[in-house]
Amino acid sequence: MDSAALSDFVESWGSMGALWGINRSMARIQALLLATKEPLGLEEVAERLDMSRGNASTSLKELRHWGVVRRVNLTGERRDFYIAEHDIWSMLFRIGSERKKREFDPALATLRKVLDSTGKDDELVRERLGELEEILRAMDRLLQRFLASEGASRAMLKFLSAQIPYPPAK
Amino acid sequence: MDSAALSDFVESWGSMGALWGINRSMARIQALLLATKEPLGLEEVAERLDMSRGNASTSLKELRHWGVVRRVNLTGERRDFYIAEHDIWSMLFRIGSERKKREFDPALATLRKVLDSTGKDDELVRERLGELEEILRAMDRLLQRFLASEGASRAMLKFLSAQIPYPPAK
DNA sequence: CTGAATATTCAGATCGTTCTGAACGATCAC
DNA sequence: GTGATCGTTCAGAACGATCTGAATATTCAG
Repeated sequence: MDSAALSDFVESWGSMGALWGINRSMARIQALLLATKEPLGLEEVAERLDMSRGNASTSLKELRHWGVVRRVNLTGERRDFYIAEHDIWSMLFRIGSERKKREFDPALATLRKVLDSTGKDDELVRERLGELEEILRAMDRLLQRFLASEGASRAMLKFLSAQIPYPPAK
Repeated sequence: MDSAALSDFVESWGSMGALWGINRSMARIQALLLATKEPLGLEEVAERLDMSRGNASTSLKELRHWGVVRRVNLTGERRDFYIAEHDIWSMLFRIGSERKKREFDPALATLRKVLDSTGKDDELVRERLGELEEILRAMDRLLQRFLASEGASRAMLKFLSAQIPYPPAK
């Protein structure tokens, strides 16, 4: 991959990171590692992406925590090296599960708490909150189903994407 | 609704706003209007939520733009008044559609551009990018289906939420 | 042990987003 | 017209998230 294309890829991936909730530095590092066969050291990551070693260190730590990146030791090398986990779906799946747990579930729980403490007489608010609770409950159900099994959801995705091929036939 | 419960509701809704991508001020205003039968004026909104009139004005403008809030004129009143659109699902549906268009679609388009410009020889990157493209394509398909019709998706949600009643039977 | 190489941490700098409040503009009563 | 009321705008303040870089910790060779 030539350096311009690589740089394109890194920056695109960087902005896309927001879609699944990882920040730009993390996403750029992930992109670099995805596009590189050989394990890379901290120093090299920082230099190639023009960021501080501190930032690279912290971001790599978080990426490892998400299971997105793995630290490897090369024989004869004192430094730590890093490679990307190659299974993208597995990564998105883990991130999705975690975000549901961290963001969605507490929001639903809070809503229910407020709902329970709303007086029976307050019809207007009960009705509107109730509708939202119903919607979130349905989404919760969908997410639970989808996130129940990584393998099953992967198969489902494969099936769906096969329905609309890319690139489109000419 | 007593003032403590209202305040609870407003603040909870405020933090939840992030889930569907509206900011705290907007979400708090929406909550206040959802919980209030009578139309409220700009001044009163700002005062009850302890925010500047400028912020209230801007936020109300955006909320109207999202179709979340409506401006009404009361006879004999010079001021503008505001009420919440009561149909929560309709609002979430519109926001969802718009966010897909604004955030998801461009990301997918960018990914495809990078993919097309990746050399045939660069197997590693093509494979990884291809996998991601496949996943996003499947999600696109799901979203398209779901966002195709407000009525149909609403029915689907109702069905799903009925499967898991709330509150749970004792 | 000492010194060199490498990794991590964290106080403060930077940057984008949100919020304030004063200025301005519009509308109405008189 | 003037003054009062109300709405909008926008420059800069406040805030939170991210990033830097120097200090500190760790690890290893000799």
